[in-house]
Amino acid sequence: MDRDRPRHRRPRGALRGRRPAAAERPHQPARPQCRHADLLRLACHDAAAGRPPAHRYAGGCRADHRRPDRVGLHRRTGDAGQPGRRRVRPAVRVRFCPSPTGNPHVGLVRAALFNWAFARHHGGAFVFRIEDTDAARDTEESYEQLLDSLRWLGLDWDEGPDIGGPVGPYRQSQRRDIYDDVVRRLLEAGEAYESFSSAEEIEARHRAAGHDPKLGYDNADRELTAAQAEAFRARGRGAVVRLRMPAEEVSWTDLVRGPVSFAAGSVPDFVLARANGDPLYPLVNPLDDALMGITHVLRGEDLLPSTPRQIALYAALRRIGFDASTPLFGHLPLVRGEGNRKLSKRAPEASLQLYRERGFLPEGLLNYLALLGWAIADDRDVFSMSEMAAAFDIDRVSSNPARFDLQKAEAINGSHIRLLSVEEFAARVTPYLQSAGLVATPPSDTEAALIDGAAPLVAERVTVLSEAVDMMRFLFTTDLVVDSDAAAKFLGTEAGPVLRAAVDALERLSTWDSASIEAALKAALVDGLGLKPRQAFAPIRVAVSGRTVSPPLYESMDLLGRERSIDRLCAALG
RNA sequence: GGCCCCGUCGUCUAGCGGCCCAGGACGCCGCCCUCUCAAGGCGGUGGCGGGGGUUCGAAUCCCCUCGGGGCUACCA
Repeated sequence: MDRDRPRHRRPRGALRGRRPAAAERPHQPARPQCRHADLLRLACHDAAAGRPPAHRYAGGCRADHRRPDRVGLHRRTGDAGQPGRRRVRPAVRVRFCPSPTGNPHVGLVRAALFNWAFARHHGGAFVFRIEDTDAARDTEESYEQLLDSLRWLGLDWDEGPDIGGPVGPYRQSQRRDIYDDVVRRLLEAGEAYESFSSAEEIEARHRAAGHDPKLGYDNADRELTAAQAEAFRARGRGAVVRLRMPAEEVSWTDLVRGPVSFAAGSVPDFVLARANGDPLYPLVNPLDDALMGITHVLRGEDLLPSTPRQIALYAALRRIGFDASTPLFGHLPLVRGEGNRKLSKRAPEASLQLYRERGFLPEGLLNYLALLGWAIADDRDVFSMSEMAAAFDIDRVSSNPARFDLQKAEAINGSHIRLLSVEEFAARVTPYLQSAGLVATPPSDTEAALIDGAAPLVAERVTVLSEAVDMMRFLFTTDLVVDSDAAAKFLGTEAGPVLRAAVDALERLSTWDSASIEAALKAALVDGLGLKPRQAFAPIRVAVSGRTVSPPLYESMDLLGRERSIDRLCAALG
């Protein structure tokens, strides 16, 4: 074992042209010679046929291409080898490949965001693929939610299930024939083998040998003879297909973490397909990455232990004739919830829908999520997505897990709300007012005028749009419900004289605008009754808005109108 | 248990051997502004897990240790 090999920590700056001399890093994994082959072949097929090939792995072309000069940074492919048909394919191809189970969660969104930013930064392609190979868990509803969520967030994709693309289909449930074929070829080549052991049998063997029963598959079926396999089959035993893992250490230079390696023998032969033939994630994920020309895989750290298996699969694919270049991997830090645990998909605070309903702006949520592992600068953390795309650098992504902090998320969102123009804020808050049943769809002219008038007052006092709805409710509701705590505190008997004086003053007003209201109220209550402003205005505010917290009082009354304002004061008088 | 990853204010981070008796943000505390709540402005609180080494010099490099986390399915 080489003790000098850098471990655990990437040499800082290693990916930015400050690599240590070769002699100092004896066991750096070999970098893939070329990650463009698929793209180029794709370009050729494309150009020749004018449409995507049905099976991309069936052919090949002799494209000339350069080796990228920097890890993590593909510049461009060469031309496709056809004079007059020069096509420059994006050198960077990344993907977002959720499985449609349950509601989209923030961990997923974060992964999508980083891939999107990486693609946009490098002028590459962002591919959206659906990994629906588990019929028992996948739902069409979840699939729709995924599309809807990404659209809402504004993370636009270049190829995907809804828009197609040159290497589709982009739903794995529609690629079954490809998987079946690859499994067959892997089996024929001896790269994979049939494994008859059941989980119980594997555990029993570990127990018998005095090992921990949780050790996992023991490669017991590796060298089964044809006769032995036949005997199993004769007894009606089904077999999963497993990939034969190499005997060597598997290592790679992680885009986020630097050198990572798994000792030889530490990863058991893994299952590519179920006994009933269903292909599984460990096969379809890397296979489709290969077939779709994915150059960089940015995903959660929870998938890091599966990387050696994927690297092994890529090698096996190459040995059976695929032009499959291993992508570069970058494992993003986990998003944690309360406590130190990974944010569970089922945790309520993980649900994207929740933040949407709460009134997060997509750009605000995204900005906060970006902060979970990345910083645009040391003195700034509010930025737009286009700024992020321009500045994003995978080498500057932190490898520490990050806790989702709702308070900070809302603070960042509040900053984005304040960045909106008044018109934009009004437009964004309107759907929330509509779903609260406060205004019509579309809003009436009167309602629209109230929204526009309240927008500048409300925008600077809220961090999420749902708060704005609560703050604007009094303007639209016909029967105001006064908050009981507020009423108890400010609308007691001692409020009577204050309210009466206010009504008197306001009724005498000839013009109804905030300046006149302010002058009248101050004259009547502060000068007239000798009250402190706090005492004077609290009952009025509660009577008019129903709450102790509201937009500025005079402006609020101006918007509400003379009649409704005075009616509410009278109502509070009882 | 095994394999792997990670350790800078409460939280998210900046830091890539001297610019750092560690900077920013959120939070928290105080003040200013003020009709409430915010926003905004100003100020404050608070951290390199521990121990060894390398070096003239370590938050930064190495080792050990402690702690946290992930994975360990015929889910993805």
